[in-house]
Amino acid sequence: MYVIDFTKIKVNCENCTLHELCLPHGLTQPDLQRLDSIVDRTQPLHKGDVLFRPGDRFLNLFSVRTGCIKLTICSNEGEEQIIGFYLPGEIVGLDGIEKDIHSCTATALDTSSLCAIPFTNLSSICKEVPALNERIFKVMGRELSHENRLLLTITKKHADGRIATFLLSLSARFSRLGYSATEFRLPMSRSEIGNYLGLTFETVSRSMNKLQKQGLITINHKYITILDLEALRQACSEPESSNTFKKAAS
Amino acid sequence: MYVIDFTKIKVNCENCTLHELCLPHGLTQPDLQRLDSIVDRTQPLHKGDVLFRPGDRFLNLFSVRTGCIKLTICSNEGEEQIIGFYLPGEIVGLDGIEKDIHSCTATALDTSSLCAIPFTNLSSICKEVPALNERIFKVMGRELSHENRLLLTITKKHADGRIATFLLSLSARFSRLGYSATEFRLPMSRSEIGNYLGLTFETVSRSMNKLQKQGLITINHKYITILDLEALRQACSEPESSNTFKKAAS
DNA sequence: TCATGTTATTGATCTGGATCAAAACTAGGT
DNA sequence: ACCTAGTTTTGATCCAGATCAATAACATGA
Repeated sequence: MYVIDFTKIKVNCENCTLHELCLPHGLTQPDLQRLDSIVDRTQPLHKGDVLFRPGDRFLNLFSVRTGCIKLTICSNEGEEQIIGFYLPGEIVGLDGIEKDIHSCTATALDTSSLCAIPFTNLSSICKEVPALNERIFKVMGRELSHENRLLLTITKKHADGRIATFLLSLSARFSRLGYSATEFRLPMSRSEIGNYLGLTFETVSRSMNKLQKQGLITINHKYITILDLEALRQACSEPESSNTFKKAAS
Repeated sequence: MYVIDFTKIKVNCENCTLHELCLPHGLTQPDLQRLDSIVDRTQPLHKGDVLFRPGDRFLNLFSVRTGCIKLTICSNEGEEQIIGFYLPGEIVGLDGIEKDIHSCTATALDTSSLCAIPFTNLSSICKEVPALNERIFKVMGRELSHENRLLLTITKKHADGRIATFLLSLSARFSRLGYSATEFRLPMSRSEIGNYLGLTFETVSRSMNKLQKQGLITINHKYITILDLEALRQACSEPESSNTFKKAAS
């Protein structure tokens, strides 16, 4: 048994394996060091720990270093909707920019370590480092288009297509991180997947099993193996398991 | 018969009736004049005219002065999803920030006039006017939380609740513009409302008629009168037209 | 090791809204 | 005023996924 010392995994942005995915992307070395000087490597969160909740003052942007964070909004009636899952290199906390107060809840799905970037300091650096300012714009832009695609997925695709789309999105992101694109562990429960995609957990379970029966994936609890990436891509857009034959004009 | 000269309606940001809702919000007078100097009051668009489409270079942010603009994304399969409807004072074009190329289509729903704000110029002013830079962050933040709420509405509410939520959102926005909160004209078709809310136009029609029968609104073609704002607010969250009585323990 | 709570699978049934269909209405153009 | 194309309403039917229900598998800790 061994203990990972998270405070040592990343000592600065420059030699961080994630820096090309994270905020530093595209910065010159001196700019990068300025950014680095304000970054605070926080204590790791454990599964279920809350990073911020609605009403909390917006103090930091957080960059995920390890683990996975889910972001949720809550309706007036107390229903929760998961807005996104954040993997290493991705930025959480943008929901606080609008009103200087967070409107979402961020919760760790696994043991997760983060870099906290105090926003006031970040803003002052931005005034002198246009590239960083622009980088934040791009990150927000990416967040917007992520939500656009999610909306499209939810309103236009059936259960199987939503699941396939979701798995492919994870695959691409794991792959960018240097992990396998075809074998990975789902950091979230069936019920969280369902909430995110506008389905019940029973439907998630059934759709995943259906993809397995079709030979596109293998499911082993939280572990997924994608057997046929191309077929999975097609499954994203298929109208429905088309056993709807149309007779040729007789 | 008379012709409105749109080039004269607004000569500068300072005396524009929308300036408190639009980008200038919170700027001091000299800053406002700098912004004003780059704003280009474009020719009005007519119904159906396209402002930009996917693949177009991202050159401008647009602020709606009159009329209404719809923003849509298109899936690989060619299905369209409406992301938002933009009324006067609201900003269109943020979808281009991520990749310097637009990912959405912006289309006029009515005769609409806009202010075009060249983004390169805007960026350079931002370097010297932190308040403006911050303002753009806030506008993007607002856009993000708008999509969050839309997602929540679509995944957690039934048809009637979605329609009620939609009408109330329009009501609030018209009211902010100084128009009536209870009587307004819908700038979009039933089928566009349905697309936006993840419903078919038949369901939109039925749900609206249901709200009318319940005495919450009056429908006259595109003209809506809200008869009971409070009841409409409740309709947003109701589980469903609850004729589900529960017996008291007998 | 077993008890306990959580999460996942699987089956049976129900239903809100989609789909199909047709009529009624509206608006633009000639 | 009429024609034509698009939009909205209304009705009848159908189905994907929700809901209800029960079991199975797993993780955690005593």
